[in-house]
Amino acid sequence: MSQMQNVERQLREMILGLEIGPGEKLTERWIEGRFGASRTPVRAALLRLETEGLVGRDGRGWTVSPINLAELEQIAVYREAVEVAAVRLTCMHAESSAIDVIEAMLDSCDDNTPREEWHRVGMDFHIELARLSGNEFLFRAVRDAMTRLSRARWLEVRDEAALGRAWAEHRAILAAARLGDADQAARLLSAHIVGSRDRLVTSLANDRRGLRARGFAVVAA
Amino acid sequence: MSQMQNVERQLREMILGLEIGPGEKLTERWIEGRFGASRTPVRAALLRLETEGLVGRDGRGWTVSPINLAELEQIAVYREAVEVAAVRLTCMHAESSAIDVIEAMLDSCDDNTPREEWHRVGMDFHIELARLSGNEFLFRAVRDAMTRLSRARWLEVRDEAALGRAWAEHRAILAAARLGDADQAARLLSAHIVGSRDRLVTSLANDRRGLRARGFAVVAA
DNA sequence: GATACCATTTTGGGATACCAAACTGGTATC
DNA sequence: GATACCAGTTTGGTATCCCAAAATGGTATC
Repeated sequence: MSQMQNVERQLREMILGLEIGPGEKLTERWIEGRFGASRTPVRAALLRLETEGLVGRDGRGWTVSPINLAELEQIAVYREAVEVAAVRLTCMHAESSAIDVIEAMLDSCDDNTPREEWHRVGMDFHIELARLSGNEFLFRAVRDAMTRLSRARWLEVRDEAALGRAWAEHRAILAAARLGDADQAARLLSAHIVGSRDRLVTSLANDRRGLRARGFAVVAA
Repeated sequence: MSQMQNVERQLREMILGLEIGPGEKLTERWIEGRFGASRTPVRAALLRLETEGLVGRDGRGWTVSPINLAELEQIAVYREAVEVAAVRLTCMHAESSAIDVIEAMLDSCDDNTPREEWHRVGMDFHIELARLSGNEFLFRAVRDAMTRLSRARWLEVRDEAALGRAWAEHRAILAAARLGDADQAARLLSAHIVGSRDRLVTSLANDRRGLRARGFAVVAA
């Protein structure tokens, strides 16, 4: 694998894993030293991550994008538009076996599964469902939106009950998709996204002080 | 302005203006010489344009993205999802004066207006309408989709009648938005996009031979 | 004439050198 | 003590150099 992809992947993981906090300044030279690459691949990686919204310009320099509550709400609206469109397409032509694969992903999580894995599967559910639409642009839109949301979801305080409810909603959406009931699937997915947004925003707004204390930049809505 | 932005802007204009044909190979060294910049800004520009879908990798090298009929159809579906969502938001809270600004854009085109300007205003109509939604992600999605479509629209054979029909549809959408009739605006916009796609795909499919003869790579649906 | 093969050139990926602008820390001044 | 100012350092932007891999083109072979 090329150095550029290497730096990009590792830096992305550090940002998404909150090993580098939202709002932190980045210097090309620090990244260079940290990953043992020269500035050429570092710059390429930063340019890529900028388009993903994970880093941004701060005057002349680079900054890990802060977590922005207003942005999270806007992403939820965007997600709703593209995911609902995608699931409608999926209902029209997806094969049951493809739905089974996604259902198996959900099944793979149980009481022993680490929280991080639940987090990942919860995102992949939406991404893979969008992939089944067969529309590359809807798929990418969902994938990119989930990437932008993923740090916030990491911070979210999720109780067991909320997690169970989310999984039940996921299964209900799959059931509707399996029957080809586009309206029902759209309705359920839409409600799921709105509910998910509400819980997320509430959780983060309540915990904003704590997050700031941990050194994370959190911008108000 | 920095060299990077300069190279990016000029190269984008050349690609969108078909001064460099779809499917043509690009070398970093050629761009370097063409714009009098060194490879660093050239590479940054290429990375950016890659995320816009205007250039792509061809093995190790770079290629101006060919015009892909299947992709155009997928973009239309994507556009429909995000533009309809945006216009619904716009109906909920946009001020009449903001609608007036867009209407004025439409008015600015008359019989003496060059074709290129009609083309640009036709795109800006959709972009500015999406901007009024206030949702940054829906806005960017529309803007990026229009960018990807713009080369194809340039090639499209548009008769006067079709252009007039499109403008009438634009005005009808604005009228609905002004009244805050979200359902009606959504319906009209959706029909407009579908009709626009049909005309575009038909036109390009019929003219594919001619386009290839002019040296443009056009990929079948 | 087609093809396999090799020398040469070209090209993108990476590393490094240089510069001007921005930042930093300390100092003199009021 | 606050502030204006200046030297030194850091940093991103750019240019340039090096390299291995890929493309190229000519040639020998069948």
